[in-house]
Amino acid sequence: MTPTVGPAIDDDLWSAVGDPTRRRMLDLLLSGGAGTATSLSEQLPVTRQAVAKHLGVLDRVGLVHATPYGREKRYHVDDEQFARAVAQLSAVGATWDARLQRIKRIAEAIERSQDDTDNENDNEKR
Amino acid sequence: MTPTVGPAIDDDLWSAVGDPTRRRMLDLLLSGGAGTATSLSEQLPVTRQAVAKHLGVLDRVGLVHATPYGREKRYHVDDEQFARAVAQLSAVGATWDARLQRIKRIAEAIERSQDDTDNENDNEKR
DNA sequence: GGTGATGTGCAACCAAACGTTGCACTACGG
DNA sequence: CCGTAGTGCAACGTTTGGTTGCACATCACC
Repeated sequence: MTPTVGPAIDDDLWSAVGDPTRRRMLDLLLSGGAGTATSLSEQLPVTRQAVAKHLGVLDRVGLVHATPYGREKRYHVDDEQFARAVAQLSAVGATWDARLQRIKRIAEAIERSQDDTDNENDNEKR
Repeated sequence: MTPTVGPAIDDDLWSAVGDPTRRRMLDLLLSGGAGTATSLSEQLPVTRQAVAKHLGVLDRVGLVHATPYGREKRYHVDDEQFARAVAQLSAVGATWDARLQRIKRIAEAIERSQDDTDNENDNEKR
């Protein structure tokens, strides 16, 4: 019992992707191909240090990794790990969607069979 | 320009769903149909007050709403808003997935055309 | 109708995370 | 060699997830 969500979601990946700034950073890295803390901070409403911290987080969960390049450090997305994150995203989305569909069907069925909206006999409160 | 992510994601919905506890709460509400702060806290590793706060957050973004029922307050998922959240989830997932595919194709093409890995002429640094 | 149990709400407090400013350090360029 | 552009570290403030403690409302039973 208790099937909860099934696909055993990875909380680290989720929280990494849950932050809006990190989401935008991933977006920039994906469209730009690569970027440094400074180059990313120029396209974001936060300072370079904030970006650097976020890059650290993303690096720790393996979503990006860096290659030193002269005096700068270029980050780029790790395709494999990123694909896994996207997969988990859509997995949860699919699960929830399925659950919604089922609930809607049940609701329709109930609504069709009986139509009493509120009171009359209510002693099922636990 | 700057196509970023396109579907204009709703940061509030995202952060609501980004928290693992809230995600599990939504999951419980979906499978159980409804629940109070106390009933949810019994199935979660956090206290009732934490659950109550999360319910407040979810309520403020419209993902759940409550109906007083005697001395208890039963929360249930708002189907419409929840469907919107799921839609945004899969939208971002789809966008990222598409971008990954394109990058992979480009990478393959580059790898095929030229094979020099690093230096020789590099003055495109901005 | 009291009295205890159950359920909720509010306030104070703690810890972690996001963001800032400031400064030190390294590498490139004249 | 000296200035500049890029990074790293540390201190600090604010928000957020979580806790404990207590006050208040409601049901249940005698």
